[in-house]
Amino acid sequence: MCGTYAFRKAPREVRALLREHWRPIDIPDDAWRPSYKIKPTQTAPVLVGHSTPAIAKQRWGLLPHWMQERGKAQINAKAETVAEKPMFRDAMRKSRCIVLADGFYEPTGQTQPRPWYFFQDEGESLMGFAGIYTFSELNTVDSASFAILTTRPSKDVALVHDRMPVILPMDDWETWLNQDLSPPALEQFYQPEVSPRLESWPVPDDAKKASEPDGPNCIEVFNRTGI
DNA sequence: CCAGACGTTGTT
DNA sequence: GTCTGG
DNA sequence: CCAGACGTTGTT
DNA sequence: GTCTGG
Repeated sequence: MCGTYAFRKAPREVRALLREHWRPIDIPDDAWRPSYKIKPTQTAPVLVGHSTPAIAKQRWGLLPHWMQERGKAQINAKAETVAEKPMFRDAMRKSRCIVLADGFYEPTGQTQPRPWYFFQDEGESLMGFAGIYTFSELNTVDSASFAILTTRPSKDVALVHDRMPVILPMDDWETWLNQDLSPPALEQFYQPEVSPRLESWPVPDDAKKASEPDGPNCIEVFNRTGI
């Protein structure tokens, strides 16, 4: 994935959705600000916790506690190898999270600049990416950082790009967060064939370039103008 | 042993 | 922290 | 594919 | 002759 996703739902709305479709989570109204473009190094809300899930704010770009160079933080981890890689395996075993989103961007083609497409769930429901996280001394305030797992593209995405985030249907969130399960038990989630149907449309050029990520140019993306 | 890597995706 | 390559 | 190894020990 | 690493 191209390193940008969207989470434009407000805490109040998410609280209601979770209560209705998953389980009730305590979320303050000011837990986060909706954003049309969440990019690496930014802080974003994720679901963590086994018996009592909760919202945590974490930095996008995972850094193990033993790695000192912030520049080596990783925003993605390949699902095919995440359980073995030294950088990821501890987090994969014991620190999984669900990255809340409602869509993601993917670049396409070879010609520069590469156009983007936006993908979202057909049902417009809450999207959950499979994530892992670590704590690091380099992160003082929000001490945890996370990475999003990637996998082969589903049919919908394959036309545009060769990788996509691992998307977990809400029914699987509990399983993903269950620390008692080991990585082999989770491989079922990496199959793009079980990914939800996604709809997509081109991102207007000025929305892609918008420096103010929550300004009117980005909002166009969600109104599907500029197609 | 011990130094060096440890990762993925993109080039707005 | 742990593994690999030299 | 093809060059190069083909072996073990070691730290304080 | 056969295996491995690049």
